[in-house]
Amino acid sequence: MSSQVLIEQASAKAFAALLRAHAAATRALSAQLSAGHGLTLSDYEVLLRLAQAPERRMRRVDLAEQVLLTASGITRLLDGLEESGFVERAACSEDRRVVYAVLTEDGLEKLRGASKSHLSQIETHFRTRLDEGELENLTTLLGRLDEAGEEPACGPPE
Amino acid sequence: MSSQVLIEQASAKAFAALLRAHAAATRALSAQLSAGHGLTLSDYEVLLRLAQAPERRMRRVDLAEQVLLTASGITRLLDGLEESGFVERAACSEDRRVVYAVLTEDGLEKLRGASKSHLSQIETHFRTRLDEGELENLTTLLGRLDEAGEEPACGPPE
DNA sequence: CCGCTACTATTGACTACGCAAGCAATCCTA
DNA sequence: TAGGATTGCTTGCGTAGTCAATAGTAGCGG
Repeated sequence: MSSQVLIEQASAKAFAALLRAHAAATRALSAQLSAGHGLTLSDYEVLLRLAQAPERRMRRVDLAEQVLLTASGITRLLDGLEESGFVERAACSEDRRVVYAVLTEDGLEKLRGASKSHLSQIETHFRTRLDEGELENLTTLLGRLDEAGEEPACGPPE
Repeated sequence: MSSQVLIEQASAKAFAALLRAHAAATRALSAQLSAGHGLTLSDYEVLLRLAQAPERRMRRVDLAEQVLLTASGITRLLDGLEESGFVERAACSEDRRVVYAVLTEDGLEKLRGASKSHLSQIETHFRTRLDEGELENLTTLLGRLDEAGEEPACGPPE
């Protein structure tokens, strides 16, 4: 064969599979989440992280990192959640640059309601396609894929 | 434990891992692709599909399905690629509704150039994190996740 | 043949981001 | 303790993509 663009590297296949699986999962789940509760997947993630954080509050930067958004993304997302009354802003006494995002009681309520159906949707989506062992296996393999993988910190210059 | 929102279902973990792995991979790869060749991941996918299609042409609907976009998404994406001269439109003689997207010689050239570095980036991203067996394993597991999984088409009513 | 439904493609309005620039507060170095 | 660098956050602008509405075409069933 003429070695054209008919690439069939195992890694390219894996990447393609990753794209498709991601699209399938997020479409199904975000459609349900938005139809049923008017929340984005990212909205949900943010509420969840806040709920799990001590005092239900977090710095915006940290939140951004955890939910895979940029700083500006978080600002805008929180704008929406603030408008809906699910989170509030709170100043930090030790560092006046930081503005905490704090989950309100309403926000927690919202999260509880949404998580009920969301979790079961997730369960359905994955469980009907994979069994317990496969699930764990998948999770660890995927976990490897977002390790830094690059430079050994500030390694010695040889 | 008070069974609050501290969900730790295996499926939810898998989903989280999927989101992160996807974000990590697409960020790295699309950054490189766009910096190096001014192409989106979707652009690349489209060029690739066209290159592999018979006569290097496809109906827009089919293209949309393959690259996981909606019909309108494809229209706009192709607008861009047409402007750059990488694809052309061609009418279909049997069905005047359809407009083929045809890969031009320039487009093929572009794809060749881009795929060189893109593929090696993919290789790097995945290979440094997983070995051959894991890669295949991952691919099949992910593959299961985008199977329809729902209604058996229009199956016989029992 | 006529009208009905189904399909392909495009368009307008909108959303969810990202990037780069900016501002204020803090930290660091000397 | 002044100067510059860094950090946290926001804002303006651009882009990729969606959904809903529209129009042209195709292929029915009567």
